[in-house]
Amino acid sequence: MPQPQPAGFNRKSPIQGRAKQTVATILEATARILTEEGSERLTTNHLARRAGFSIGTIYQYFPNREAIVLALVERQRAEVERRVKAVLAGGEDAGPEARIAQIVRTLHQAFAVHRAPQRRLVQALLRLAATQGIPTPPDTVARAIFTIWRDAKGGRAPGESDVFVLTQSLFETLRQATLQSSPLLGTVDFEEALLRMVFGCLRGASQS
Amino acid sequence: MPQPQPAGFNRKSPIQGRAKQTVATILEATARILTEEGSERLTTNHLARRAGFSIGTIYQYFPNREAIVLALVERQRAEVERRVKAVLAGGEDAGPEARIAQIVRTLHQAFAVHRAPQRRLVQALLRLAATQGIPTPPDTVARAIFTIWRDAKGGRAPGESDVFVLTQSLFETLRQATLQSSPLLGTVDFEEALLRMVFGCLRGASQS
Amino acid sequence: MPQPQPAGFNRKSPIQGRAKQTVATILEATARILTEEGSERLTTNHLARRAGFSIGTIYQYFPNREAIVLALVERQRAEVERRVKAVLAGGEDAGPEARIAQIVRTLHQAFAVHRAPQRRLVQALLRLAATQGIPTPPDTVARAIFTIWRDAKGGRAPGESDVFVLTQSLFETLRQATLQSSPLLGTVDFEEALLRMVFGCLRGASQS
Amino acid sequence: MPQPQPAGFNRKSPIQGRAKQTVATILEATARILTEEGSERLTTNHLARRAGFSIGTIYQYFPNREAIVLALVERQRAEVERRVKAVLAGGEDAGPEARIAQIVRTLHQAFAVHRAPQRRLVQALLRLAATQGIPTPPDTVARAIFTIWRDAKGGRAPGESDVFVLTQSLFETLRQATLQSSPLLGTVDFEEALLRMVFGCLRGASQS
DNA sequence: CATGAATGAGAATTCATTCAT
DNA sequence: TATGAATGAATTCTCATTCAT
Repeated sequence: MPQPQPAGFNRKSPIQGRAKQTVATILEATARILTEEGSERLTTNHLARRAGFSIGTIYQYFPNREAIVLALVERQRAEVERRVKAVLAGGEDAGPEARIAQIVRTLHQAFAVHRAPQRRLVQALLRLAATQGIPTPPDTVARAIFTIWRDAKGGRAPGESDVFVLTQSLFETLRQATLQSSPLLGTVDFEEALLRMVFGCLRGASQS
Repeated sequence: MPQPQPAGFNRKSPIQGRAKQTVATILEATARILTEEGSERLTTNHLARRAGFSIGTIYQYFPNREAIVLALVERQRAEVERRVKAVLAGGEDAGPEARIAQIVRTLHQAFAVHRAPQRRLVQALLRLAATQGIPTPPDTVARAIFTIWRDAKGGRAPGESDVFVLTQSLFETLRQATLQSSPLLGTVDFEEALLRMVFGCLRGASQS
Repeated sequence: MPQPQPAGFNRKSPIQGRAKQTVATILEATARILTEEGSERLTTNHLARRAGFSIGTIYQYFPNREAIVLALVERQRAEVERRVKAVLAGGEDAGPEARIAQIVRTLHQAFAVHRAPQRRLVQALLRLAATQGIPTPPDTVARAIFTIWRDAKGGRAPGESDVFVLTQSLFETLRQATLQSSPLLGTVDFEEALLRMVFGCLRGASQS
Repeated sequence: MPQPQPAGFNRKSPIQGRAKQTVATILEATARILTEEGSERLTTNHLARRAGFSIGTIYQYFPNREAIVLALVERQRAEVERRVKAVLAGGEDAGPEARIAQIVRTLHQAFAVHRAPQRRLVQALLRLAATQGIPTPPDTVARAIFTIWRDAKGGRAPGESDVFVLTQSLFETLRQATLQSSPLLGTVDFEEALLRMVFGCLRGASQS
């Protein structure tokens, strides 16, 4: 972010860089409020103050309040997606059960955040997501799981309903455990129960 | 307050009767707004107008806005509970699979409301429930299912995690299908997928 | 308050008796609320509930809310007046200083209520009196004091201003001490300081 | 924020200036309402309208309605304090009686406002002060009077009670005279009676 | 680009009082 | 007389958003 520059040279890039930095600062402040003060204190004015900008600046980067929350949710979602993809990519040589177990473990860990602040953030986002028009979890994970299973075990292709049920059962159970701050979250027991449910869906779907 | 009474005497105390009628009218108006106009129009003033009472009357019967929604949710919840109980009570002679299938079907039907207005109401209530401090679905249904299964098949007792996963997978999948107005809702396919998930949980839990 | 009476005889009296009882109950409930819950909870509806009557009944006996408070203030004022009169009547043979000291002591004791509930009531009434159009303390006490002094010591008659200053200095100092829950209230020190002030007014007035 | 500045530079930061101006306008409007319409018309909406701002602006500068009144009371109180301090500072060479008389005269004049509007404002503020948690008059004035007296006449130090009684007798008598719109207020007679009361307190306190 | 003063529709809630029964 | 359901004007305060500087 150099101030004095060769005149007329590449003026855009540093500015874009600053913009990116500003957006990041705003999102960070949003996360901090959600974490430390609760979603009802997430007003645009308060956010501006905590971010160290004026409200006007906030509106320079986001069209409205909702967009800010959406951006934060998206950031979180992308992080989970990234992790799952990493698992899908790696470990091609492991057995199907092991790979599926790994996927479930990854998701579990993404939700089972233990440090209180981070956890409160995830909770707040999940709660806001319910109110606003926030995209549902993608069925890519469920589809990937079905694919791994079929590639190894064969059986018929899963129907729409199978994918839907698996996606929702997996994500929503984790979501609810998080929202309720369930003590089960993070335990081996819980993960195993989840896994049994997943395998139940798989076996059922391919047999019937 | 005995139910069967000498004819011609079957009249509630007029005062209590009026009050009960008023409460019913208020709840009906609430449902109508949620159904026809959306939850963001559910303001106390607007509700009063649509109910045909003054705002003061609303507050004579409910301590605050939230309580009204809560009452409506409770009404709905009680209805589902009633239906599930009926299933649990009857059909003692059918096989375990049949009985469990019946329970799942009942739940499915409770969520798969087809008449648009009623459906919008259920959606609105589910969405409001997420915001407000509304009780999570009871695990009684999941426990009942496990009991039916074990009574017939034996196996180890389900753990906390098993119950939690089954409860959430079942209710949340239905909840999400409803919220998303999924076209799967109400189809045989969907019900079967649900059922496979349930049996997967049961088999997994009793074996491992 | 006899219930069964010779038929057709003096029907008014028992009814008046009941009315008096009702009014008393209402005032008592008012005092209780002021004492136990604070003046901001003194709403007509709440008062009715605590008095065990319906609001309608309250309005049968008082034209409006203000009148209830006024009646209570009046009751309290009458009590103080009664006590001062008793002092003025008795002790004719004591010296003027002693008699005046007795009057001041009586007033002091009337305000220096030590039992918390009673004290809160006096405070609440004083505060309400400030808001509503409630009569100021009568100057009869000040006049009586001046008379006692002149009868013994001679000097010129007190002017309007002298009476006003003495009345206000005396009552308002006590009022403020009560409102502020001053620890001085009730002490010998405080009473002596008050007395010095009173004698200062008297000496000054008769000399100049 | 230096007071004397190079001419032509004596301008507050435009931003602070606007804010200060707005606050002043709001307080002025508050005073105008209290003066012309009475305290029961001092609602936030009405105030906003009369101030020529939107209601939101009012709340940008004051956290709630009470704070507005408080600010006005404070302004008034500061003015009286300023005047009394000026008297205390000046006239060091005059005799103690003369200086005390000057203090009493200053207070008297502060309360004896003759122009009707200003007077109604003082009344309204005094009345509101009784309702809200507004600070009682400071005992600095009474202490100063005692000090002047003792420096000249000697005698024992005044006790807590002496200070309290003098403070309250002085301020509350003036307050009541103002609230009751007493015709005595502003007369020589009244001031003399006040002065006699004050000297009575002084003499009594130092002797006994 | 940044600022932040100003906006104002609209939300929830209160409570003295009335009046049909 | 007594009741208490119903009234509804009025109040305080919030907060997303705009726009002149």
